Amino acid sequence: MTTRFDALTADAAWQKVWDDRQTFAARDNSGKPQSYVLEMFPYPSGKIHMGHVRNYTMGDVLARFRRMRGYEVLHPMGWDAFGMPAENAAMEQGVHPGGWTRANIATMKAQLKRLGFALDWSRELATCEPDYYGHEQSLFLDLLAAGLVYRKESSVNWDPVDMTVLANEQVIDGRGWRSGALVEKRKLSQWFLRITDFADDLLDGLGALEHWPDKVRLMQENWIGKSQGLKFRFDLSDGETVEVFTTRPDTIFGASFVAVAADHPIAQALAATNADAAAFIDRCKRGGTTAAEIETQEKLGFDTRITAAHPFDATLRLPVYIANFVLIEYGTGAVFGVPAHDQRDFEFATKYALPIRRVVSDGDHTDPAFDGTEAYTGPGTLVNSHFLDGMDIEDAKRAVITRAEAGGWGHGSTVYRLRDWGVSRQRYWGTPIPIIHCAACGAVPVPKDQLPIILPEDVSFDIPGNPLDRHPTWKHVACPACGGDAVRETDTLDTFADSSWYFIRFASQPKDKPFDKAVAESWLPVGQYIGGVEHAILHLLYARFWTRALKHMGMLDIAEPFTGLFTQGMVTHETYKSADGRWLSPDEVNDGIETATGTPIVPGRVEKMSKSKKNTVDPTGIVDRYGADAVRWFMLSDSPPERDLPWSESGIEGAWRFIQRLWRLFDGDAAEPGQGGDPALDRKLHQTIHGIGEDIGSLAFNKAVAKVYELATAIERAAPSPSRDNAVRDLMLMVAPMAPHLAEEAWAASGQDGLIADAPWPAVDPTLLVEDEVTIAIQVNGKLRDTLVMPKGAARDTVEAAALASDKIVRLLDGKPPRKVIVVPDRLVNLVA
RNA sequence: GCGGACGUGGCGAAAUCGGUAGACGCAGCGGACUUAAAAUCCGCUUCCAUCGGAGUGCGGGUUCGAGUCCCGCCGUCCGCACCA
Repeated sequence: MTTRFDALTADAAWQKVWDDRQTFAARDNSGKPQSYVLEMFPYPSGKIHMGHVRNYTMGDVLARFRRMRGYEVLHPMGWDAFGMPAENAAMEQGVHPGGWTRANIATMKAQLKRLGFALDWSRELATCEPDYYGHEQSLFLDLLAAGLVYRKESSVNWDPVDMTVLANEQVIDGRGWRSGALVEKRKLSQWFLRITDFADDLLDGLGALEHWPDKVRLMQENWIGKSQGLKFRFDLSDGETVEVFTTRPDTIFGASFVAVAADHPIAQALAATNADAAAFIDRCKRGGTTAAEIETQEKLGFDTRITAAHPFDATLRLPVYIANFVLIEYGTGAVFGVPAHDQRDFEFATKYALPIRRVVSDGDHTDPAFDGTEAYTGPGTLVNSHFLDGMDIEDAKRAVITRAEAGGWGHGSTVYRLRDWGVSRQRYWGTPIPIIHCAACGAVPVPKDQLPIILPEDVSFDIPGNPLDRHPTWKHVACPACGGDAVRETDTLDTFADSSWYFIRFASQPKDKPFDKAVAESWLPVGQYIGGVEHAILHLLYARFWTRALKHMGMLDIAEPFTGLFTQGMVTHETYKSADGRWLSPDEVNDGIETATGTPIVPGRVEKMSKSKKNTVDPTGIVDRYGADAVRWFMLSDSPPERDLPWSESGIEGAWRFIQRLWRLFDGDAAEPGQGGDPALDRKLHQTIHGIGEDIGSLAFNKAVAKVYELATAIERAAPSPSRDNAVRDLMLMVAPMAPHLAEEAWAASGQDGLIADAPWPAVDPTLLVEDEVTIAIQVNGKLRDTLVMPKGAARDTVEAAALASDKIVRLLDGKPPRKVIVVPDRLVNLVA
């Protein structure tokens, strides 16, 4: 009768058909409504992992679904191909970063193709190729011309062994993550992008991103970190001034000291003549930066012997300290301390016996002597504050700012946590920054007709440092301005620059420019972007900035790059450790025993798949064993997509069994043609079509999968009829986005024309969505006691009478009439006894 | 410390508007088919129990009615972190 679904043969056959026919190539002017579905492009690290499979399966289901709904869908794939791992591989294995990267791309591309994703491979791009990064260089020059790029001396983490700059995340306990060398702070000239120019706009724009997770919007909001307050100057006893920033100008009469950061000019100046000050500053810099260290670190200060005049009473002199808890990067790098109303200031004042003066009443206390054990930061009324007395905090803030502005010693000010984006990296495997340094002309942009500046291939990684910098010839060029001897910039761009505009290049990729404005705008913004939450801040913020910068320059009129964002959960797997603490792979364990040694194991938590915990599962072997559709099905089943998905052998086998079950249903023999309708099945079918459409549209794939199971069961149990044949055919269409190979095979086998990938989504008959009979719950005092089947829309009286007539209810009410009756039409009757 | 999310059977989960808690899947148990096994199909499967009762982390509250709303706790996970 029926055969088994031979996934391996079917997968290859249909993938070839899609390829040959260019089924998923997006046409720029098809006349259909356009839809852009994008998953975050992968870094070509070697092989794809289950996280990729899950991510791309979700995007694929949506892309295929939208095609069936009549959209021209752009669903591209590419490679975030620059980055450190390629250089590490070069150092460790003696391979060239380019060769390593391109080989990985080939491997991973084959793996993605094996899963049958509906991708437009004609638009594939890799950021490490000159036909991508050359255009990025051009955009960098545009940003430079628009005043959005500048060069500044900046302090960086320098690894003296590897001779390179490290990102903050690469510094672990003050040491380089590779070399283990103590990291030094070095001043280097670096290129910066003016992301802070757009801080307010990036913040305001979040409000309109209603299809983003709240969590991500909040993370970006906190990252931008807007604070409003007052910047003002203190006159100092040495004739200088110091500017401070505060969000609590209302507490100014509670000030008892001024504190500056160790790197503040005042501190640096003092250190030049005062050895104790210099020693203190050194000590501050040695302080750890881990969470625990900051938590327990004592507030330390160094009294400069300088005093500051209180702006409202020059006879009041505040001591000026250098303090370890003041950050040079934030605000002005200097603060005034109000111990009674700021916890850090409180700790500092307690240690150095400085006055602690109450200026905000907590409702119970108003006297200046503050006797709490911690600072009071709650709401209240101003006290002991001259002209502010009696005001609430907000009024007092405004009053102080008004006086400061009138007196010319301060002004209302907004401060951001967000810093400008430093994009210089002292690395080889990145986009060369298109600048030439000339002794006479300074930093000169490379003329656009000389782009791309191509990375030299003949480089070595046998000694530390930047191979571009020590290349014998590459950097030596003539100055484009004066023709004299000059050198190229040897830094490359942060790889986050590459991913800040790749989605635009996917939409439009002319040879002679980064993108065509009209074509790009026809596809953008990305309607649905899917990726890991680890990119919630940096990548997504940089891409939003880049889009705004392009708009600012008139190059692309798009407000936001991604209007819909979905952050999917991770794929997890159980972990095990041997009795002596080695991580064990789950297949080294059998029934609580380590197979190799026969000793009991220690089960760990279910955690994200990672090589170090030995709990990864390689997709390749799984796909070869179960076929692409079973893997895709498992990725969509059970767990909601935003939550973690626990990998299990029984889970993938269950998916495989269901694929076979669908095949038996699709391939069933039609010996008994059947006659007449099956209204119940018709109704179930249309409710399912409607429900699955809603579920896929809202990315609730686990719910869509459950509905497929239900409908499959209903069809299996239905007698042969045209309704049943119709339901089988529509079920093929509904599983086509999720299990496309099976669906194509079944579609062809059942004699349908064309590809199911090109077929339209089945239409819903709205009249079939409503049941004609409903089950009504009968409650007594809110507790379910009986149920009742009634025609839909039955009158209240009828329902009430039927409920009261129920044997069970009669018994429970014991002859007494209910005190109150609540009837919810078509749902329930609640009798209050 | 600040901010956020989450907490439902043995497990993954569903319940979209405050209206029958546990759909669907996994695992398990029983049965059919088979010489046998696998596969497949059918049934059972929140807990305690005889009627019946209890039950969505814990304690309160609002309501005819709470997994869902409010208040207070506890726990887990995530992000940021001396941000003035």
